[in-house]
Amino acid sequence: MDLNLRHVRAFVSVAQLKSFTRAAELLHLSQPALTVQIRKLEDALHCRLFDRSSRSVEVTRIGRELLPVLQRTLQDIDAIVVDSHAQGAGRLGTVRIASLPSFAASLLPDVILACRKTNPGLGFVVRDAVASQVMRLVLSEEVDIGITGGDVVDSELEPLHQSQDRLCLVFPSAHPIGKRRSIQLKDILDLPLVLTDPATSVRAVVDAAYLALGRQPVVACETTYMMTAVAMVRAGLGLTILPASAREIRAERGLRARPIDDPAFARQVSIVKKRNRSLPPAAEAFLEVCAAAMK
Amino acid sequence: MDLNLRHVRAFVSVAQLKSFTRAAELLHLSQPALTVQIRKLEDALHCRLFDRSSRSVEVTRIGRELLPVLQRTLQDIDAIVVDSHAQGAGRLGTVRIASLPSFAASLLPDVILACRKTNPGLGFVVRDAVASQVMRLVLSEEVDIGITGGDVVDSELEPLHQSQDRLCLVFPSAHPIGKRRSIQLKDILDLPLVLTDPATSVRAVVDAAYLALGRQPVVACETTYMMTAVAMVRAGLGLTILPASAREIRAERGLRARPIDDPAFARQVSIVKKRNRSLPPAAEAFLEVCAAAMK
DNA sequence: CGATCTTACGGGATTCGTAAACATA
DNA sequence: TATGTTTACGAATCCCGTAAGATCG
Repeated sequence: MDLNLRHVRAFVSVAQLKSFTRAAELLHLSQPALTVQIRKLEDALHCRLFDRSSRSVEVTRIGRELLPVLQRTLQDIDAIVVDSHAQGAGRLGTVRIASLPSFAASLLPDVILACRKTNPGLGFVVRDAVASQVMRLVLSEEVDIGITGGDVVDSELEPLHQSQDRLCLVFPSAHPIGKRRSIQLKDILDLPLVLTDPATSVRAVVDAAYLALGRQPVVACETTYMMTAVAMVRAGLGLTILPASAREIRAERGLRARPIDDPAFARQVSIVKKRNRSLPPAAEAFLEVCAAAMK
Repeated sequence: MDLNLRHVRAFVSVAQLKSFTRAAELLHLSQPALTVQIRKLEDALHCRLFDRSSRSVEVTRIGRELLPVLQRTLQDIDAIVVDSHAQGAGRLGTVRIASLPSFAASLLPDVILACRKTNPGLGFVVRDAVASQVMRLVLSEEVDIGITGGDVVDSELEPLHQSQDRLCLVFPSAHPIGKRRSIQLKDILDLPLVLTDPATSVRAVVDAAYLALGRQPVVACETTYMMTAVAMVRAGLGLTILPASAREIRAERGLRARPIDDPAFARQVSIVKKRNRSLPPAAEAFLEVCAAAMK
């Protein structure tokens, strides 16, 4: 015998229209049914809410005081429902993404732009961080989705999409290696390189490729971020190796980038979420666009 | 298939306890029933609210965002119910009273004090005004209840309680009429009187009593409020006639008051409400105390 | 295997609509 | 009398509890 939103809706309608008959039409209800609903509400509140006469219906003083607050409550509830529908359909909401800086700066802007075109209601939060941080952010649920390189080993992470990202050699435009039709590992075995630190997925790929030939890269300098490495290359410290997706970096003036002709020279890119956690529909929509862009 | 408060309560409980089983106990519900409720809510919102596994229940991000606002809504609703119960029982609320100034200043303070003793939650708003204003305030529903004198003729006003208020002759303590054992109309027929204006109920009674003897009162001065008339009496302009209930006025220094021994010398006091409007329980409680005090 | 959520189903309560009764201007 | 609310009652729906099924650690 407790309060029900149906009762509240009935009350608000009758109070506004001052008529059971008209309120019943508005609610697509028979008028006797409405009478019963109001009676139940009055019973639940232990309050008379209307003074009925055969000619008119007037709201009680208690009812008058209750009306605006109940009206507001209904509005809130209805707003929640509408909002939830939109969120459930992925038309509304924020997508929280953790991404390696290389993707955050290159691929992500285009994906987000495309996403906003199809789903204008979406908001995006991007946290750029190194792979370990990306995974941590996903596991702690500070983000919905993570974009990271290398293999995903944590059993608490579930890959949603994977793709290969070819690695390119980046060198000054005037460098003689630019004359080759095809660049292969053996061509750069002894050239000094500027590489990101060993914790990064690109560096892991490079080290592994060299190791397969029983060699180690000649590291002229080690940096944390790719942008720094690029600056070093332009300064003449050596060459570097970047993922193909890092378009922004490759567009640096005075530098050129060419893919290395070796299937080993690719890093795996994984989009992951926390296992056993459902992806918010907004993130789902993002994932779809993102996966398409990475092909 | 619309949203229901029962669903919301289920959601909040499960979200807080992170367990269907424990939430079901809390809600005095079987656990399968809870599952169904949550499912219906998710259907109604078109949103997944929980990520269930056989070992744990986690709130979805959408659910986490919904939780506080729905919790607040429930609190509001529950507060409304509690408040309504109290108002319906007359333990809470404000009583709006329109009263003739004579009652407002004499009887009303005691009644309100008594009322606050039995119903500490009640608040009181008193508007003191002449009879015509009292009736207007009742009809316009600016007050719940009106206390007025004379007969109530308006068919839109409904008398709730009526009592007689003996009229007293008020005279300076030294006045010779004070020596009489009983004061009757014939004793004052020719004495100059200070009377309130003809629109007041006391004046109507006085005029009618004189008219029954084919006489008219000798009006030394006419005032609107009783307090003014009393001041005039003390100044020696004449005697006046006041209702017995006006204790405050009778307590004036240097004056005495004695009832007039004539059944016609009483004014009728009516407590009225607007016809076809129910009395708020708070006003009902007040009425009870008030009627008892007026006996 | 054990704890937990989900599905299936019968019984009970609630709600609805139709029809008739009731009340008041 | 006419308009509008309330009561009565049968049908449909919803909700609950029990029991069996499914799932994951």
